[in-house]
Amino acid sequence: MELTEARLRFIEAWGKLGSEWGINRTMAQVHALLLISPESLTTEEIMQELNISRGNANMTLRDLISWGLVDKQHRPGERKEYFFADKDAWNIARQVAQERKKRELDPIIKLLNELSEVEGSEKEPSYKVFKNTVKDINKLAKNVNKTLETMLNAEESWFWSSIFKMFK
Amino acid sequence: MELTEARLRFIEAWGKLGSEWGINRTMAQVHALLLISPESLTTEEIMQELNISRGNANMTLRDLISWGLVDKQHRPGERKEYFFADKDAWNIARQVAQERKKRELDPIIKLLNELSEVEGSEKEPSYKVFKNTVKDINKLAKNVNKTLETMLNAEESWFWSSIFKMFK
DNA sequence: AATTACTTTCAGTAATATTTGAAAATACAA
DNA sequence: TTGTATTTTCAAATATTACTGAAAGTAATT
Repeated sequence: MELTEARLRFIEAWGKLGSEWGINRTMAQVHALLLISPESLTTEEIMQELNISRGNANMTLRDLISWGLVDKQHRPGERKEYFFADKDAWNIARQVAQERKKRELDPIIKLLNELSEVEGSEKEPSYKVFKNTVKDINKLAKNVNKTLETMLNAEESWFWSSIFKMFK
Repeated sequence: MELTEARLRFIEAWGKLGSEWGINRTMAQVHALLLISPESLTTEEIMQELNISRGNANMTLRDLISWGLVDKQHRPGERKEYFFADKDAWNIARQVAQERKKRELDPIIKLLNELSEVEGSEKEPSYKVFKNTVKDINKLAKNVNKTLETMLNAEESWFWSSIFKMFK
């Protein structure tokens, strides 16, 4: 396959994957483009490459920065901003995990804790089922949480070698 | 908190969580409702409880069944179908992981393998960066894949106790 | 203080995803 | 085979989300 085609396919696939996981397609595509660009790019270049508007490019880049996936650069003597992405897959995974944990897992655990305190009688089946289900999900969520926390602090090599040892 | 309120909050939160992860809100809500219902429910009851149309309820239930999260029951002498969900959080997690792996991870790994074969010269920076990025993501994807496969076969207790040992 | 080079915002529009509801299909019972 | 209960389908309606483009904002330069 040619590089040009491969790049397009990569961008498309990354965009699709993003949208399947609740990340908007364009945002994932901009990220993909930066991931495979040797040099940092201007808003202008991103707009052209992906056929998106200035407003969209701007907002998307801002989002990517808030996710910690993209940074901007100033070049001396130039006024415009250049954007680039960390290309290390492990860092990307960690960053995404960290943000999603903060935005989604933490709030859900908080709620589950509250819901565990629900009042009612052990005689009511709907009470018993509710309590059990919530307790069980809560336990799982806390396990996931702990695992993520470890992963966030871990070095890639250490993390995967432990995984391998355990699953060999 | 009262049971009635707690149930509503749980359904709402589960729906929101689903939609943040690319699962449609109604589908997650129907699942939530079944998770906290001691008895299996009819389409009719689900429609009422969640204020959704017959068509929507029907399609959503079908989807949940295809995800392996819900099953139907026949009751002797009755014509209509009753739906219920497996309430074991570990099974749910496994089931979701399994489906997403099949639908999303497997295809992406296939593509990454193809993209690794891209032709070009080591002198071109854009070729080098592309190859490296793809290779790196591919490695990560394969690690995730292997971990998931193990998890899919694992018993909950075994899985988490290994995790604990390793992360203690 | 005016010009230039950019970035940001956001109301309006477009695109996508979800839901409805009624008709068609199915399946059981008499 | 006809009637009745139930499920399924899907075109159209609605809701949600994403995108555009032009105007307003910012900040460096002359």
